[in-house]
Amino acid sequence: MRILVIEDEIKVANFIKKGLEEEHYAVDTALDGESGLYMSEVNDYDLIVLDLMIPKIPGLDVLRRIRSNKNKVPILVVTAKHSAEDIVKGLDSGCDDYLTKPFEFKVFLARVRALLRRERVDAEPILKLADLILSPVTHRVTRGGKEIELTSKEYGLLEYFMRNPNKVLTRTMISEHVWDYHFDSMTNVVDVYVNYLRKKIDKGFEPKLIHTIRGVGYILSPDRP
Amino acid sequence: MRILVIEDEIKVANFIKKGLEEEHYAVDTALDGESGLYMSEVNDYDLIVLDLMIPKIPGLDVLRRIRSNKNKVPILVVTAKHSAEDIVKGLDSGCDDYLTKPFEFKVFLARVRALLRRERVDAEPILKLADLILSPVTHRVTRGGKEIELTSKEYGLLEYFMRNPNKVLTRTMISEHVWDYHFDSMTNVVDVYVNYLRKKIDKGFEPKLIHTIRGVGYILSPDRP
DNA sequence: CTTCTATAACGAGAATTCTCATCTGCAATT
DNA sequence: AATTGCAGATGAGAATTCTCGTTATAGAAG
Repeated sequence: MRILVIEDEIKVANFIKKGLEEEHYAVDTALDGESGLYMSEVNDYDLIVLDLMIPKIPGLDVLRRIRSNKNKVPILVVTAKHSAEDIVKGLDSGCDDYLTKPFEFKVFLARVRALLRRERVDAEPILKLADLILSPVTHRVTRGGKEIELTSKEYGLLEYFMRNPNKVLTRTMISEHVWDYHFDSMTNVVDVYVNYLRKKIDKGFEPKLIHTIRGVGYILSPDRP
Repeated sequence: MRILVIEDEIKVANFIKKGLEEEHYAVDTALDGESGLYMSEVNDYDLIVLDLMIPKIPGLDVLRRIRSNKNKVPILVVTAKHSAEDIVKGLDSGCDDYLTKPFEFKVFLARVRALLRRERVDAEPILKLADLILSPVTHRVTRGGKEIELTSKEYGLLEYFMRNPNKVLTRTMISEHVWDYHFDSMTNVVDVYVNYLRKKIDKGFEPKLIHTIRGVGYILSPDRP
């Protein structure tokens, strides 16, 4: 597995390189955006680790230009910036995961492994419906610009809805996707979670997005009577 | 998708056939073990639904004989028998899932879909280590013949251990397999669950099976100082 | 052998997930 | 329009999962 690390702080770059090499990855480093971009073009990497704060070409531009080359290599963004704005821009520009510095090396390694293993998600990294926005990478959700906190099951349910908008989803379909297959449909957990979700994403907002189709299931749609 | 239903009660057989056909499966029915076995040999099914209480050749024998033909078709056993013994025998004989009658049709359908989708598990359906036995299909665990109740995370952790016996597993390996990849290893959940598991499968039993490898992780092994 | 330090075990309580019983309201029928 | 039966909504509480702070212990160093 070949990995490119684009990072200007030499200490950090070497630390990452050394750590990855101990795990038997072949690692190249680039100390600025220009050389990083160049290396990404001439070599075929399995993963690129990209710092956003780098000289010559800013990280986000490197990201965009790698993607505009139709290069689908997984990119793990590493950034000291905590602001949601930068992260969202990163996601919009096509990074696959991100980590804010400082990070524990084992957390970093876990993400690297995950990205190398993960089947490429060619879909756009942001899902939108009306003013509801969901980012599958960060599991972050906003409606009308307001951040909405969801638990992990609630998130899973919403993501499934967002991936199938304007389509009626039966309880069976939902339970098979959001829960696992041994799921026992005797209970009404799905209803309960739809209820939880409604309280968080529809209550206090217009239009309502989750609608009940009596006798069939539920639908996520902005234009419904 | 072609499905064979081996079931002697004509009413039940027709009910299942009709229901599956509504879902666009092609369904054949056999009313006894002999014809069922014969049909399984001459045709190539994607799934077999097998009642255990059938005339001519008992269900369990049909199951064993299908398997002894090296036929790996998924088999969903349907049985009125509630006794653990029959179910365990069924699993030992190579069925992939089972349902006890009476069942809700939608539950049945969910299982059918799951089996048709599932990648074939060629491994033996029972995992053993010393007197600890785990059945991945039913998620049932016993030690020294005594049934042990595990929650789903505890079960997941134990299954991972049982699939990798006598091998040191790091916390990272565990968290990536038992939890999902966005898992944040800042916390000690893994330790906590190992602790829960020890209380259930080691406390009051000898030898101890879960051992700590200081600085590395944990190992499941019957012979350790 | 004793002390020290890093690592693991554990307890307690918070948050999430799930179950179940009851309530509400739609829509079919009279 | 009123009745009724049933699907869905909801509240309450149980079970599970997770977090975090404290205590215990192994192994290294003195």
